[in-house]
Amino acid sequence: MLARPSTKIQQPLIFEPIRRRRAFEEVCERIRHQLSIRALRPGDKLPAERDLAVQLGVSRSALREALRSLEIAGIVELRKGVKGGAFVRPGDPTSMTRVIQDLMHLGAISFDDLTEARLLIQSGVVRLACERATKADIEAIGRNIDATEEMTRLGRHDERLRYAMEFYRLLALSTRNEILTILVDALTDILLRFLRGLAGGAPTPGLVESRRRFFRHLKAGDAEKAVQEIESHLTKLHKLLTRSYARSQEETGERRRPRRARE
Amino acid sequence: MLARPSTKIQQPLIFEPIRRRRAFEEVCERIRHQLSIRALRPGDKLPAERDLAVQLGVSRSALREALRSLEIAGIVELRKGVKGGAFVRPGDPTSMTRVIQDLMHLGAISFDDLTEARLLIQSGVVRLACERATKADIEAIGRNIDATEEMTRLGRHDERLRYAMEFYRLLALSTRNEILTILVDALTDILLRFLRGLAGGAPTPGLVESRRRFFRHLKAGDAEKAVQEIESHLTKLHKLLTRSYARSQEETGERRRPRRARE
DNA sequence: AAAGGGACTTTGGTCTGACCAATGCCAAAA
DNA sequence: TTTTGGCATTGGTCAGACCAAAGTCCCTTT
Repeated sequence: MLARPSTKIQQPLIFEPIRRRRAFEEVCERIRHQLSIRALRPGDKLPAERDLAVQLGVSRSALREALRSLEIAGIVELRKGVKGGAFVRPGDPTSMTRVIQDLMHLGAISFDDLTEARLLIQSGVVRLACERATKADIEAIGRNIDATEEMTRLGRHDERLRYAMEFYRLLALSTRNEILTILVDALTDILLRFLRGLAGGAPTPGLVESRRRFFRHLKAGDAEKAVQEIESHLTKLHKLLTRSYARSQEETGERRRPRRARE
Repeated sequence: MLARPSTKIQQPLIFEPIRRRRAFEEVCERIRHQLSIRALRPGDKLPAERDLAVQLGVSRSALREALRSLEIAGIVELRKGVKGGAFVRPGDPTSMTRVIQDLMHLGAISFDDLTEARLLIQSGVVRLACERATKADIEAIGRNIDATEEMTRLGRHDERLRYAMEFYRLLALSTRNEILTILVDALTDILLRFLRGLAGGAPTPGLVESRRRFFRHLKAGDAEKAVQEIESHLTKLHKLLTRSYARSQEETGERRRPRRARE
């Protein structure tokens, strides 16, 4: 219309770009805020969907998308029926596992990265565990090693694997650090899936012997030797896994990506 | 009392309990499966909601709840308009941050746990960084320290804080390990929020001096001394934060929970 | 011819209203 | 007293409609 080309001139940024937040995002944030100020706590029950939708002034479907998001995030749990509803959960460690697993599927993190991070964290966990493990912790670990040996002897591979993984969890629990436990669990869980996916789950040779050596160091409180034993075992295991993983990826036409330097 | 407790007798489990999976769960799993077998890759576009709903034989709302879940998980990104749709993302590190943050809000992990885990991981990162940092990495870290000093001098606290946090990210990047980078980012991000929430963001005394010492060790490739310097600094910082955090929690009526032993 | 603007199409976002399915409660029936 | 079936509650799903953003295309204006 007008001859002035004013519309093309870059105006100084006086006005913030209005980003219309979606309704469900608003709802999620509202509920998360209630959590952060402790107005909502684990075990609490949110109003019924139909009521809450009215309270918040959104449709039930928008509210449902918000609740679904919170459910996936591990924040609430939805139960059907009378006495049902949306309950705040006490914290869901599996969401950590899911995040890491998704990142792997998307190719954002490599298998090497995963095993390296696991080695790093597990080493730190062992150091802490050597400091903090109680008598009960140590006994539990001892029993776990016995069970691993027994299952190895019996050739019950799946149960053997479960005990071998439980071992790392017991170590993590000894640190009395929840987030380390969750991280170790997540990383271990992902590796467990790979191990299960491999042919027969070839038992790592020398596992029980390594565990016994480790156990002696742990009981003696010798963190450095214990760490060394674990690192040596994990390095061996991860090398084994990397080879199998590379093979399985070749089948799906994926090439291994070398660690690339920053440009 | 019990004349014929026939119905109370535990019947042998002939029939598996039928657990009807919800429609959106089925959809999520279907899409995640496509990802895991690399049939879907980052950048790919899913069919339009209305089409996909028909293809999968579910209603649009059920499909939307699935897409919403995947969006929250950082797997897909939804864009409006023609040329819009659901696009597979290359991997979203922020979901890690969200998970940890949520776990903290739910009280599943304590502030102590977080700082301890951060210390542990950061130490490992420094070790790796000392091995792997390229000249460019080291230069970037040097520039970062200079900038931190400059901002401290100018009293621009918020920017100073940002540089101080970027420091850890640069270290993590030097490891060439994506998941470590993501973890460090997440933990640092959460701490950053706390720092911002604290009064004025009192600058940690001696920060730049510590950084300079660290930088010398890094350049010299002396991992042990570098780790020691970082650990010493982080320990000091975390003690400061813990005190402030305890104060802020008292205001909301939360009591600190001591590390409890296993019963 | 070039530029600008408006109509149209596609696609996600939201709303409404309905019905299904699981769950727990309670009263009626055995 | 115990069992059973109805009923209310609440999440899960469905169908259909309209809104809002984002490109595309074409016509009008310059």
